[in-house]
Amino acid sequence: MSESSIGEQELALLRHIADRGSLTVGEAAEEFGAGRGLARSTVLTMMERLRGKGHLARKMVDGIYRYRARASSAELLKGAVQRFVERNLDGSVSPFLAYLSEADRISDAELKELQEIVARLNADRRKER
Amino acid sequence: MSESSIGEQELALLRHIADRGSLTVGEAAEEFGAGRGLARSTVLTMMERLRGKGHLARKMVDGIYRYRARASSAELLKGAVQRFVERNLDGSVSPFLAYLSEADRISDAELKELQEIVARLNADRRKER
DNA sequence: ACCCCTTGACTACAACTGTCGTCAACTGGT
DNA sequence: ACCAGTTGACGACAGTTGTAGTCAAGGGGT
Repeated sequence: MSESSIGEQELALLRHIADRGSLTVGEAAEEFGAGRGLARSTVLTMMERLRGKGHLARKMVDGIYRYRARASSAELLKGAVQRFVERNLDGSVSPFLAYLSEADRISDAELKELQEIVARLNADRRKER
Repeated sequence: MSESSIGEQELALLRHIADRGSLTVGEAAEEFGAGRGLARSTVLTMMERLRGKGHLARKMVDGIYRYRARASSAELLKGAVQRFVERNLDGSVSPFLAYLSEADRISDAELKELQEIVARLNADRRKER
């Protein structure tokens, strides 16, 4: 069991925790919840659910629990993208490319990054065959 | 009201209908539901929900309703991608690029398409500034 | 007339998500 | 010793999604 899915708000919180390294519920409620108008108990519930799903681990330190994400924010996002592509796009990234192709969606920096990726992928292909 | 969200299965069905042009519940149940082991009533329920959300319209023809999607499959996908990027990636496509950068996720044809998109985006930028 | 199949409209239900309120235990002041 | 704030653990509830069963009405064939 454990693994399973994750909601949008949950993912946002999980990423926040992953980025911060380790947080107590109180800290998370302040940093993450406050800005979104979430009650402390809401944040606690989400964190416990994430823990139940195996995304977070906790450890008692000085009497209070500190939560830590099992994966990095980048990994989490990559996973989310992957699930999205598989589930909604039937594994084809073309629709995503169509979206990308609408200029002004992508920053100059991202475009540059994209170029590098393309170049590298091309190089890899050539090497392989 | 109306608009709102859409689940994965719902989106898949909606796209199927969009692709087919117009379908009756019976046809959708056969074409879409049968392969996934869905009961006719399940398909009907989903279609009515989609109609309630404004994604489908129906018209009585020869005594039975024919459903039609309000948007094209491509538009639907683009919308889904957009929502995904906005909600989960904070509008940044970098994580998606990270995903893409893992070779063998992308086919040769897609890579080619990607190259063209990059080239075109580059051209556009140069022109603008 | 009668039976069968399709269609529509409901009702239902479980899981998952998003949100809380509340209660009990603990910890620090004062 | 006493009050206030923090922390944990539950229980709850509404909305969304996925999935179905059931029932009544209409159409056709025999």
